[in-house]
Amino acid sequence: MKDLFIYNSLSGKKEKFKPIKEGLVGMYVCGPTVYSNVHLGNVRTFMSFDMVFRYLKHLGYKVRYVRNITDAGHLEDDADSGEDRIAKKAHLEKIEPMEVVQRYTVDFHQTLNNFNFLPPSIEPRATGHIIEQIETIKEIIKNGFAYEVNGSVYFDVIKFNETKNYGKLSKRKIEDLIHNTRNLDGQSDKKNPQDFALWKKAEQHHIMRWPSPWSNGFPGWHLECTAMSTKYLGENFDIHGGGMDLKFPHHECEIAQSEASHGKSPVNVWMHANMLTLNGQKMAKSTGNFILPNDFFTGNSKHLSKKFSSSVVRFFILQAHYRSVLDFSNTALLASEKGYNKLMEAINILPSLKKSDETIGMNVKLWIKDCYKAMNDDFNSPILIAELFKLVKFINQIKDGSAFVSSDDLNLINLHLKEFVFDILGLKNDTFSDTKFEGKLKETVQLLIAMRNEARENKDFKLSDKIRDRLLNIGIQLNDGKEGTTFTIENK
RNA sequence: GGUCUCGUGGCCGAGUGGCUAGGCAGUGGUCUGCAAAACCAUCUACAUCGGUUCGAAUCCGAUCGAGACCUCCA
Repeated sequence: MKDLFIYNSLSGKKEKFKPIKEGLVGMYVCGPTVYSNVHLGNVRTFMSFDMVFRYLKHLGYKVRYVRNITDAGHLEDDADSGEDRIAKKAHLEKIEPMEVVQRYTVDFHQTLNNFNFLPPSIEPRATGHIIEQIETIKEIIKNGFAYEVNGSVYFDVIKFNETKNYGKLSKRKIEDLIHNTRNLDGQSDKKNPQDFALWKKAEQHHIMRWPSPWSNGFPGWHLECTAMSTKYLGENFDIHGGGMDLKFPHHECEIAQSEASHGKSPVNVWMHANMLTLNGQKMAKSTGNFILPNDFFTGNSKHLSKKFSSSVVRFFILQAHYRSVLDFSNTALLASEKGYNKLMEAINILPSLKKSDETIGMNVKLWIKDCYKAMNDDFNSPILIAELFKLVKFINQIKDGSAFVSSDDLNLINLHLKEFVFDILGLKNDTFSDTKFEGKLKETVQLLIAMRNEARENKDFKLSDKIRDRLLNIGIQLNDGKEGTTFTIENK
């Protein structure tokens, strides 16, 4: 088996992956802020890391995958005047902040479940780790990289940069940052605009608040990830992932917080998933340019012509590399749906394939190697899918009698195809064909097929076509082949 | 304005100094009573202009265009 290479945002290169402890992988991914429904762009990021998690497990690693839930609320706008987003939403809907958090946490889990995500090993919540966050702040203050003003604590970026490197992840120079930071009108407690809050004193209206040595308040929004990743994965762990838009300042600040509190660079490999765009623009709740997962299941959206299954959407997303921008469109999704159906149909007919003495038409062992090669090259799922379609072609050729497969090779295909499609890509088979369908429906359709064939023999094509077309309308497609007629049932 | 990324055929999307990506759509054929499905064959390509090189879509420079970040965002 070849080595796994992962693109590391820190170095800007693909690096051979070597876990800190052999056989074990610690991976942290920034989860959602649960103040509204996750949109498809959010889903894409988490799906990328779901695939990473699946593949690492497949390779035999024991993975501790930590993905947090941000339920403490971030600030709405500029650090000193903002209202907590969760509190703001609660105010609008006249419900408790934790009620908002609960509602959207449940929605988040249901959505990911729909898309066949594996649950992370640990899903810690920010509000459950206030003590750890306070302890981290104490460490940073003790080491001289933070200061307290009016009950709030800020990270001293300039001071930090004197001995460490602030900006090494996002490749920013602190001089440029100083130069380009807007001057805030409001009265700020910060020494410098680049400084960020570790602890904020709560204003009167702020409902979410906890006691601390500095004030009744709440933690700064970069802090929870540092506190929780350190708690569950240690001061130095293997992989940290998140959306590209979190690279700066969020991840940059995480590095600074870790280095300021315990002196170590927290993460070996930083991975960033790219944006999903709609109309060429990043999906974002704030601009209204987004599509919700639920829209696919109802089909009720100006962006969609019909319903789509979650597997089709998953397939669509994985057809692009996680580090590329992917533009969403109905046309692209329709194309993916056809491709997905073709792939599943090939899997469905696998059990009915005829075995031969030898394999002609494909080098199965080489194919398996190529599939791993694709995934080992920075989780290149589009290439893996391209390889899968080469196999699909081979399977169809066997069915048509223009290619042949040995019993051993067919076993290999069976094993590996299913591993790649279901275990690694995490797709589900939403299609139904007669080979996987049993029971009364199958018998009924077979009866209709027999009646149609009778009509055809009697040259009653009006009746035979009526049966065929009516079935197609219902979503059952008849496939006339050399060995007789089979059928496929469309999902939904 | 600053930093960074990207511009691939009708559409979506890989690749990256010489070797078919793949999917969808199109075209021709096989099969069929006709279709559909499936199979076979096949057409469209690397934003523009320069440079490096035996050779560039791939490296370098410029231009144009798009996006991300710089402020909460996956």
